[in-house]
Amino acid sequence: MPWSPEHKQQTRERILDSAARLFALNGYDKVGINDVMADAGLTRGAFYAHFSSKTQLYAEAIVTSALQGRAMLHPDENQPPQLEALVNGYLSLEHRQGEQVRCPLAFLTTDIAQREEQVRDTYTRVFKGFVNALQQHLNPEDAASEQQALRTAVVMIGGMAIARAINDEELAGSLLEVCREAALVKV
Amino acid sequence: MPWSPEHKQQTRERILDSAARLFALNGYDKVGINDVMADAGLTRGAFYAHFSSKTQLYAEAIVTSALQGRAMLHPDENQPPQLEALVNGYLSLEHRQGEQVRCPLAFLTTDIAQREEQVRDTYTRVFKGFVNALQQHLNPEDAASEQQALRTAVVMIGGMAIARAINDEELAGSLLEVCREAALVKV
DNA sequence: AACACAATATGATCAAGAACATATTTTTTG
DNA sequence: CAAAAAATATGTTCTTGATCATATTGTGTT
Repeated sequence: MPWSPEHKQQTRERILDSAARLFALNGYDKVGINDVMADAGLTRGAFYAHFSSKTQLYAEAIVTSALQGRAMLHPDENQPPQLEALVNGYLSLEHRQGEQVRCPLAFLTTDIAQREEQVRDTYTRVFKGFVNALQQHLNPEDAASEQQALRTAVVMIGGMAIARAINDEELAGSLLEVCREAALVKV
Repeated sequence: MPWSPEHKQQTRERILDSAARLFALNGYDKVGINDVMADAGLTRGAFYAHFSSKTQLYAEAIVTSALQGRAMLHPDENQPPQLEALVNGYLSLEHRQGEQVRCPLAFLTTDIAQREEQVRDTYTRVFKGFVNALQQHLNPEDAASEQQALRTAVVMIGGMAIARAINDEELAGSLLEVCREAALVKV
C-alpha cells in the first residue's frame, strides 16, 4: 500500500488550484497542460494519472474557481454577508485584477460558448447556483424574486466581464461603480 | 497597371467579412488564417498581401462586426429606431444564434482581455461608441444619462454574452426577456 | 500578342502542444 | 532492507497553425 492514501487527492487538488487560476486569467487556449503542471510543481507526465483530458480539467477548474470565489466573498460560512457587501466585493477593482478572486462566470463567459457540452453544462450549473444564491438574499416568497436575481446576476457578471475587457482604467472604474448601484436596484 | 484598382480593396473587404463572422462565432484561437481565407474563397498565401498579422486582422474584424451589427439593427440610417426596438433586436434569440447579427462586444468579451493592447484598444473604442449611441436615445442633457447608458449597455452586452454561454435554452429565453425589460428601466 | 507587374497559390519552415508509452522514483509493507 | 505498486518524470509521436519564400496566374498596357 504505497503512498499515503490522501496524497493523490492532495496532488489532484493542487493541480486544480493551478488550473483554476491560470484558466481564469488567461483562457483555455493560452494555458497548456505543461503550464498547469509546472505551476503545481509537477511535470506534464503526471497529468493523465489525475485527469483524462484537458477538457475535463477545464470543467472541474470552473467549479474550483467558483468555490474559491465564494469562499473569498463569503468569509464567514455561517453568517453570509449582506447582499450589498457581496455586490461591492464582486464589482471591485480587486476582483477585476483577479489576484484574489476570479469568478469564472465573468472571466470565462465567451470562452465557454464554443467548447464541448461538458464545459457548457458546468458553466450553466454554476450560473444557476449563482442566481440561486442571490435569490436567497431577496425575498424568496416574492414571485418576482427570480427575475430580480437574474437581473442582478447579469449586472454583476456582465459588468465585471466588460470591465476586464476594456483597457481604459477610468472608464472601468465608473462602469463598476454604476454596476454596484444598478445591481441593488429593486424594480 | 494590372488589375482594376478597386479589386484589392474588394478582396480585403471579403476577407474582413469572413474574419468578422468566423471570429465572432468561434473566437480567436479556433479560427486559423486558413479558415478565414478559405471562407473568403482564397488560399492562405494571399493573406499577407492584405494584413500584416492575425492580430491586425482580429482588431479590424471587431470593427467590421460592429458596423455590420449596427447596419442590421439600424435598417434606416436616417431614421434611427426607437431605443425599445433596438434593445429588443439586440436581446433576441436570433442575435443569440448569431446568424445575422453578432455584436463583438458580447460575442468576444472575455476573448479580448488577454490579447494585445491593439485589440483591447479597438474593443474599448467600439464599447465607447456603443454607450454613446445609447446615450443619444436618452436625454443627453440629463447629467445622469451617461450612467443610464452604461447601465443599459451592461445589461445588453452582459445579457447576450451570458445567454450565449449557457446551454439551457429555456433559461436563456427567460434571461433575455428579463434583460429586455431591465435595459429600458429608468432609475 | 507579348510584356510587366500585382495578386494569388503552393511549398516549406518552425514552434507549440495534446496525448501516450515507457522509464524512474518514492513510499509503505513484510 | 528488499519488494511491490503507485506516482511522477522523460522521451516520442502527431497534428496544427502562423509565417515566409518562391512559383504561378491573371490583368491591363503597348
